Amino acid sequence: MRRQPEERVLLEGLNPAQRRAVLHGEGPLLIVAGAGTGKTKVITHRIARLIAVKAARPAEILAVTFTEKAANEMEARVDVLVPYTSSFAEISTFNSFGERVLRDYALDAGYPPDFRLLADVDQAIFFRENLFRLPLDYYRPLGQPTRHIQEVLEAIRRLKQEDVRPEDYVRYAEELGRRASGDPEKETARKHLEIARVFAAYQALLRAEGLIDFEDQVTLVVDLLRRRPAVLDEIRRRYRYILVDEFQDTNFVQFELVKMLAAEHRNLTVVGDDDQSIFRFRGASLSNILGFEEVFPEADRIVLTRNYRSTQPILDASYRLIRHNDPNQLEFKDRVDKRLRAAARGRGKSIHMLSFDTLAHEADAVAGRILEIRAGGAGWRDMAVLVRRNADAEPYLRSFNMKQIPFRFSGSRGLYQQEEIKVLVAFIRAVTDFENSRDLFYLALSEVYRADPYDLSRIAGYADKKNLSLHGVFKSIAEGPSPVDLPAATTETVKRIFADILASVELAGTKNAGAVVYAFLEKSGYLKSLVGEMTPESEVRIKNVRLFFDKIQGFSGLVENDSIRSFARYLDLLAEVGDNPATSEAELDEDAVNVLTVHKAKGLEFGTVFLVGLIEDRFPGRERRERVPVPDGVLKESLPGRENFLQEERRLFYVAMTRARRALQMTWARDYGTRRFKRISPFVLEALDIPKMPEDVLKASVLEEIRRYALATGRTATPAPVRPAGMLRLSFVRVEDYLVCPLKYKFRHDLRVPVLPHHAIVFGRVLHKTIHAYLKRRMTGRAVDVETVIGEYRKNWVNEGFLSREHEELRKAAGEKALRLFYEREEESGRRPAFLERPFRWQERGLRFAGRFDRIDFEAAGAAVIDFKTTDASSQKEADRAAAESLQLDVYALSFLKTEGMLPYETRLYFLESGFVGRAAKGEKELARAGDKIREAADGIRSGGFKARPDWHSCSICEFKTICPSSFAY
DNA sequence: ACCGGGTATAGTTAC
DNA sequence: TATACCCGGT
Repeated sequence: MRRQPEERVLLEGLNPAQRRAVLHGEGPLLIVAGAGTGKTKVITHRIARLIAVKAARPAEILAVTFTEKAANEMEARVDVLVPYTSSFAEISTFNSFGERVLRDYALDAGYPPDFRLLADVDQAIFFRENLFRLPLDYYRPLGQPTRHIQEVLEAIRRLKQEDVRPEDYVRYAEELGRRASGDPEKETARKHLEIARVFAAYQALLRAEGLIDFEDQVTLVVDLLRRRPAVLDEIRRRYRYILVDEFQDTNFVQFELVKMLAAEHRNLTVVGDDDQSIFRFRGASLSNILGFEEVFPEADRIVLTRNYRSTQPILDASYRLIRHNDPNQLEFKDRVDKRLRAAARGRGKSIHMLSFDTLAHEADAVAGRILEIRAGGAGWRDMAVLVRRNADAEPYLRSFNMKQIPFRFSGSRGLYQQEEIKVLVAFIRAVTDFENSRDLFYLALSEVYRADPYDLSRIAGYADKKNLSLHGVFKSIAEGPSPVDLPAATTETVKRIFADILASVELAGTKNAGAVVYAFLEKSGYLKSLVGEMTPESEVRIKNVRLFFDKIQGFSGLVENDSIRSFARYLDLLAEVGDNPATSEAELDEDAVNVLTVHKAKGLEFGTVFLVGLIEDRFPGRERRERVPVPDGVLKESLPGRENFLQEERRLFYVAMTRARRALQMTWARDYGTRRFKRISPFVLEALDIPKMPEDVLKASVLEEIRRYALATGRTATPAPVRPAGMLRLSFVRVEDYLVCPLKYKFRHDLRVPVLPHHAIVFGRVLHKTIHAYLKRRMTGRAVDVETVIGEYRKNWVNEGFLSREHEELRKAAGEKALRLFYEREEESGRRPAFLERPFRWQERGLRFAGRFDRIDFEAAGAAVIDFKTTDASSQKEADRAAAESLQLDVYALSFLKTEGMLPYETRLYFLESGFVGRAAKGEKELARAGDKIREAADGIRSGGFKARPDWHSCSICEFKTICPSSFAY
């Protein structure tokens, strides 16, 4: 018979433990497979053998993996082993398996059979679109309604992964509310109840629209099987053998599913390594593998320890490291010996630890070592640089560039920051919204049209003065005669831009978004110029454009109206929910050094691995607590506590080390350009068993330092400002903008790049206006009743920039409430303002400073300078702190002194919505601070230093982020 | 041991 | 802005 030889063939080349795993018959089996021990080989051979000995027909085998990639690889390898068959084992990911079941039994699950999947970013957009239909309150502040979307979704995701239903959570939160004593507890209970109800409402909305999200692909199946015993029975009988790969990465609800499927025949094989569990942030539940033998007490256990990848010293060091995770390891808990044994003997020293003085030196040294290893005959692709975070890679990439080392960096975001994409986005906005002058401005300045910056800012200035849109002025110029005196070349450029926009608008009448964007690429000549360059860089840029078109295509498939106007709105939503897909990667088969995060490196191996940036604060990284905490009380397992964060980081380090075959180079430096010196990662000390940080570091020679300076390539400086000589005019806003970022100052005050109205600013203006009108009348002694104030407020209302009708109504009502509160207090106080909107102005050494005090009161103790705020403060303490730290109040106090000849005895911030009044006295210290800041801004502006000062936070809230070449954010 | 002020830094990612 | 750390004070 053919059966026997086949089985023998399948066992060839397997070590005894592997062989036992493959030969295991019925019943549960836990295979603990350390790094590089031939895990995939065991699974595939086991599947093939089950088929070969006719223990099961192929279709009766279900193998589950995590990634599409892993599933494909496994399938291919099984196909090699079982070449002749007409039925196939089901090898798929948890999600695609769930999706399949759900499609087959959609009606039983209460969904239409053609339900649609909301993939990642579309889920957030769905939530955003329904923001005002969901019972949100605390998590939807009216000043920034979208602020908490991601965290709320994150909480919902986690709840689903932990098999918590909305009803359970609502019940829990209500109980919590009943038991709460004291305000903090009540507050907590209220927040939980809000999340619970939002969760329920979100789920109901999804169902009503026939939509599911990623988590639903599993949770809905679990629900279905619980509610329909007949369906459960049918599926149970369909799969007689179940195998789960990367078991340590499964989440709670996935294991629930597996348990249900295997409950009767118990032919369940799980393969994993608790020491390589590094995906807790996406729900992985380590207790699944640690507790497997409690759920399946009769399970056999096989431990694979023969390692076919690394040298023994590398394995020993990794082992030394990971033992620090006791007692949360199988090894400790169940006395499993997982010490890995190298199958091959390595030669030479395989672990190096290198300490440097500076980060730049470290990066250069890594590049240098790579060149040496290359010279020794190694291929580029056999080397890898592993980083903890994508952002850490930059210095190394720069060194590679300088030394001309080919590399492949697979970052995972940043498409929208690419120049070529920003141009397209600006074009789409300029075509779909003629009021959007900011993007038209950017488009004109971009490499597509290269309009003269000086002329352009004059045009923008003219538009600003005449209260016209930039588009309107472009139109006048194009149709002639130009209202602004311009050189012929600039006039031509403006004409060209205007003609391109007109053509696109016309095309948009009949064609969809993709067609319009493509026509622009062609007509403007931009595509041609990109293609014409024929450099590796331009190739990547073209690929990025291609990725953007994929985005357009995905959008077209999602909606009925795929016009460019509709796409422009979709783009806004994408930006709002923080979508930022990966940029294009170089070809996979390219011979280049790999630069990647440790997470991405899981499952891969390289001859030489550089583990870089090994400093405290980075590896281990910092723990970030959950923004919306899921309470232990609703969970069916207890989530690991604080110390587990460090353990997961240690496992990550373990994964990183065990990627290396022959050589592992661990590097760090003391000086990362921050104020304080860095310390070496404690993991390095644990792995190498060194008691304390090495004192000696390799120092770069002075000559090298100088050379590096010379070679340093910063961002291209913006062109020198065109500034008429004479008096420099400043205001508080100008000073503040300059100090936040000089380039922002330049955009707003120098180039006068126009911006769109923002609802928070619109709202603030209306409230200010109403209050001033009311106070003005009070000041003159006339009585005003509250309804008159409110009537005025409604009359003043401006509908601009709001997210939706509901948002506008809610904000309007909140403003009304604030006004009533303010009115009441004001009438009660009996005080009358001495001045309202009082302008001030002072000069000093070529500087003219001007502004306006919202309100000044004269009280017994002296003058109080008051500013009204429509942002909110949550407590008296916070309000006082804001007043004390307010640079604006410092500047006002200084200005008051200069113009009135005395110090105000107090400065105040009136937070209108909550009614808190922050108070602060300003003295020498504050005045000096104000003076310094004004001087700093003035000096900077005079010297023409408009170099961007990008930082994470200010970029994310900057109106120019979408057009700024230096922005960190999108 | 706990506090408050000053300071440094800003997450990993697949289905 | 939000957070957590360090450090010095009590």
